Amino acid sequence: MYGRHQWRRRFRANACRWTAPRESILDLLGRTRGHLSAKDIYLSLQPTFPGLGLATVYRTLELLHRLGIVQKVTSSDGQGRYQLRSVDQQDHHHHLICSRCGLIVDYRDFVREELELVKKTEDALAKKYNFVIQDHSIEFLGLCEKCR
Amino acid sequence: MYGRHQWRRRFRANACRWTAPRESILDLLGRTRGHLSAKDIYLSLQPTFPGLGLATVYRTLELLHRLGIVQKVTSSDGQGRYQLRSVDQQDHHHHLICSRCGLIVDYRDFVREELELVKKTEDALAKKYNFVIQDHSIEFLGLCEKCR
DNA sequence: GCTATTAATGATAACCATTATCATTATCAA
DNA sequence: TTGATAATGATAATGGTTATCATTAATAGC
Ligand SMILES: [Mn+2]
Ligand SMILES: [Mn+2]
Ligand SMILES: [Zn+2]
Ligand SMILES: [Zn+2]
Repeated sequence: MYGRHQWRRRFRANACRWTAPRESILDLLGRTRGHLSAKDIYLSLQPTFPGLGLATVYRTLELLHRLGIVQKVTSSDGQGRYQLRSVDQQDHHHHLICSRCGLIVDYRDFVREELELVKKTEDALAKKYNFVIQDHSIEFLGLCEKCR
Repeated sequence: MYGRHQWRRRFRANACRWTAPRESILDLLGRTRGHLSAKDIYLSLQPTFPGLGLATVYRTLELLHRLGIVQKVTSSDGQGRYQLRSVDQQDHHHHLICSRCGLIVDYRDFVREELELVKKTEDALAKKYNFVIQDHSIEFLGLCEKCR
């Protein structure tokens, strides 16, 4: 992944300051596989960073999302969950979500085919509807093993 | 679309009663093109159905969603928005969403190709991850004409 | 290294969509 | 017609997110 220096440079380039809360949140996201809510992050960092405020977690996540560093998924319970976007394209993935318990599974099967179609669709839609397309979301909803 | 009799039969089949609030909400959804929030519906029906409660709107929308009659989109502001699912398959569509103003555009271009891939992916994912897949969501996020 | 500027923070209150509660009403099978 | 109970409406409660504001800390310029 990225190191402190690279993050710092990236923040600098966007006129954003490199601060302790931002570093610790990025660090946590970097060593977590799943999708974390603001509260997850707040609670996880409590022991090592007792002073951290929940509002700062929200602000940081919104910033990271705006910079495209983090991917946001609105989980079925309406809660936002965040995951660091991998640097390499190969890691691009889509989601399989359990509508009962909210489990989010990252899948990478067929993503290549999906992305080909996405690219084609994106171009056509941008032209037809006069949109600047920034991102896409492909999700399958269902019941996981435990919930069915 | 459906008529009262058919809705009534469908409700009956699911052990649900056919009531005035449900009829009026279905009626409104039936003659609306866009994606309505609970409050939109509540306010729209206020003149012709002053007694209607907001909680009932939520309950009805959840029921309609559970029965697959209505499609739910979680808009960028975190608010749920609902649209009647068309009876004929031909009308199946996906969404183009403005991340600034929340505009939702239904698009039907490429949906056939998308659905072919969706079907293939669905089968493989169901097997691999042991999911029962109920639905899918394909969205493109960007900036609309006005917001860019 | 200082210092001034001002972005960022943390505590807290406010917001607001959604859900829970509960007494009352209306549906519908028998 | 009637009894069982699903559904409703008013309202309170919930809970995630955002706004406010005084304080702190990061950065650029000297
Ligand atoms: Mn993911
Ligand atoms: Mn739609
Ligand atoms: Zn589950
Ligand atoms: Zn817009």
